[in-house]
Amino acid sequence: MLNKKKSITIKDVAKKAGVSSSTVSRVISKNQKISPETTKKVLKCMDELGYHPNAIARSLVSRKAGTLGVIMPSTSKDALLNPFFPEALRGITHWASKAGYDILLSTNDSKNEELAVIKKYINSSKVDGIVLMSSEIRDICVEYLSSVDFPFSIIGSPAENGDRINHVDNDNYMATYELTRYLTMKGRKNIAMIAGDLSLMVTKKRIEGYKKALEESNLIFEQNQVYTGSFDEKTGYEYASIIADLNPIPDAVIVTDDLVAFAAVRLFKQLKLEIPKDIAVASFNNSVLSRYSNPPITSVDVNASELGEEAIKLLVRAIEKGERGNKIITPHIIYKRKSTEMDEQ
Amino acid sequence: MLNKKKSITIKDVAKKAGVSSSTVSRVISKNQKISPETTKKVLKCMDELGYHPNAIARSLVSRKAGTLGVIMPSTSKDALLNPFFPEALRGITHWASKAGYDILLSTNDSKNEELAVIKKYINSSKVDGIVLMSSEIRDICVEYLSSVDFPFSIIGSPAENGDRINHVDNDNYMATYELTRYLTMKGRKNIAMIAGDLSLMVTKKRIEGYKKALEESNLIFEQNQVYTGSFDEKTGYEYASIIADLNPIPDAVIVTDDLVAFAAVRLFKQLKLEIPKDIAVASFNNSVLSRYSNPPITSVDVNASELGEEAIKLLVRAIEKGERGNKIITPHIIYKRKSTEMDEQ
DNA sequence: CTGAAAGCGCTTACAG
DNA sequence: CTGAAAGCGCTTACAG
Repeated sequence: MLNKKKSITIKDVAKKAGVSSSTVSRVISKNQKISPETTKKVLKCMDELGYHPNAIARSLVSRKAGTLGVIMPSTSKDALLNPFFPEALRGITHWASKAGYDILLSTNDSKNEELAVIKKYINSSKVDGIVLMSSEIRDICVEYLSSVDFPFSIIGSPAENGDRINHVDNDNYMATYELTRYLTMKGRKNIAMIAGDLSLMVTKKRIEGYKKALEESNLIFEQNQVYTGSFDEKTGYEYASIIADLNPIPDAVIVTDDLVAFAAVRLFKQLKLEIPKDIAVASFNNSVLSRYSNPPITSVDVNASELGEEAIKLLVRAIEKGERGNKIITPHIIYKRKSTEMDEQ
Repeated sequence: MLNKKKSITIKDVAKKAGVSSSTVSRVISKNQKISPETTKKVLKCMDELGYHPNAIARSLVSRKAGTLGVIMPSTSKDALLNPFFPEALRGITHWASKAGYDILLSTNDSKNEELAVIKKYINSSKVDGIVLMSSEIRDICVEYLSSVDFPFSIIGSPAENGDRINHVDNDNYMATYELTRYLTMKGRKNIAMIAGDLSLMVTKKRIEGYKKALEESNLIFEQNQVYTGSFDEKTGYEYASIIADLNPIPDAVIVTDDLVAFAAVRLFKQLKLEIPKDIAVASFNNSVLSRYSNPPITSVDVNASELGEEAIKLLVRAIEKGERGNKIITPHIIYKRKSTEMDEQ
């Protein structure tokens, strides 16, 4: 169709500076000795011509795309409610840019779509590595990437056999252990949990931490006090309703997502339950919802942007040094708020 | 460092199929007549060899990157609170993928950083076009892109002289007009507004619509009833406090952001103001906050994902057909909720 | 420190 | 319908 205007190339610069294009190339990549005078002259010509290296041509010969693929999860509708994904994305783009990479972003509606995108990215040589923003315990994308040994890192944890997988995660076991212990210390004895999708490692770990804490407090872990299954706004709300119908009603509930916790708080209040007096509520993600709830909700900040940054650091090492199996645990913070704290209010 | 394994190229396919690489190339691009037998044979060989075209090499010769740059605004910290950006991003990636483009995403901390990224993207030939997710009335990025006539589109509206600028936006004037009229119909006579950052076109348009509606209702537009200036969580909250301190207290307030509206509602309730009896509250974005507030807040849904989709459609036409100055207005929906509706509750 | 040459993996007139 | 050749804009041994 419309032809792009002819661009100024390394050749134009070379001609103007009276040197070879090899020399210009070496000035650009600055990884070889070029005399100061030549360098200066070439730089001047580049500037005068308004020359900029063509990244595409560079990629072709260097076999480096200079680009990292980021795969937003099939569940990314959550992104609309949950600051996790945008925040992680900020960490990702921020550090990628520092490391000299651009970010190719894809959002997807299913795991199969994710896999298709990953294959496309790899096969077309458009990316040097891939970040998975979420992974299931048995994840076809992880399996594929492992099988072709393409550099990747995941935010979250792989299954037990994932020794060679670069990943960054919170200590979800410990975070939930601490949160549960904190509630038992506050005298709670009947703690329910809305734990989310069992196909996710995070769910498994959080349940384990919860269980361990109960045991240490000599409380009984009851499987039917733990509500699992993929949930959205609606089903999460339903779980909360079920809990409110229990007899006896639990005196605390740990929720894996702020939004559901927020909904639960509203529900409990409608039923004239007092929070935290009758039932304490604690959750994860520390989003604006937890802060603005009435009462404000105790919540675990998972530090999504740091997770994003670290995922990129790992990925860059995987690409540039071939490292595999690196694991980083980022710290979490429990923000204690009135939904779990009785006070002189 | 570690050398990528030699990839299978068009040559390998050609050799195996006993044809020239030109022929293989034509089979790939399928824009020229190749005999069915040859096509079939080539396709078979590609499949057997596991061949995939190298997008980088293609880009180099076709001078098309196959990639669109998306510039997240300097204010993208809002993204963490506001579903607008993630939702728009979904629309963007979704449609870009349909149109055969990938998305290069950048998040930025300032307008200057945005401009630097834009220049980098263009100069390095990494993108074929650019979407600006927000623009100020006098925007250095818009000015630059216009001056070099690089294909771009913006979500939002350009200044009055932006005839040649592709953009997609809601009718913010009309939306606010309708919202204000709706409040006056409900008998509100003293309507304040927290309008946001005056450097944004959206702010200007919304104030105009608000003003027009007041005038049509024979109410007086008072400049000091309109609170402007860039605001975050905190300053928004402060504006709300100021409004609560007014004498007489306005009987309605229109807020340009759900989060602030949400905070305002809490504040008013603390001051024992009844909503909507004493003061009605209406806002924009229709986020989860507006739905979950108590009472739920009337809010204008701007349909961010459609804005994103349309921005890409415009951009693709700008790239492929050289079109400029296209303008699309996407519909908004006012969700009327209890924060403005007295009822038999 | 610098240059000539080959090549990265494709596409596209040109010629038949 | 198909092929040989040139070229997209770079980098990188190789040789000096």
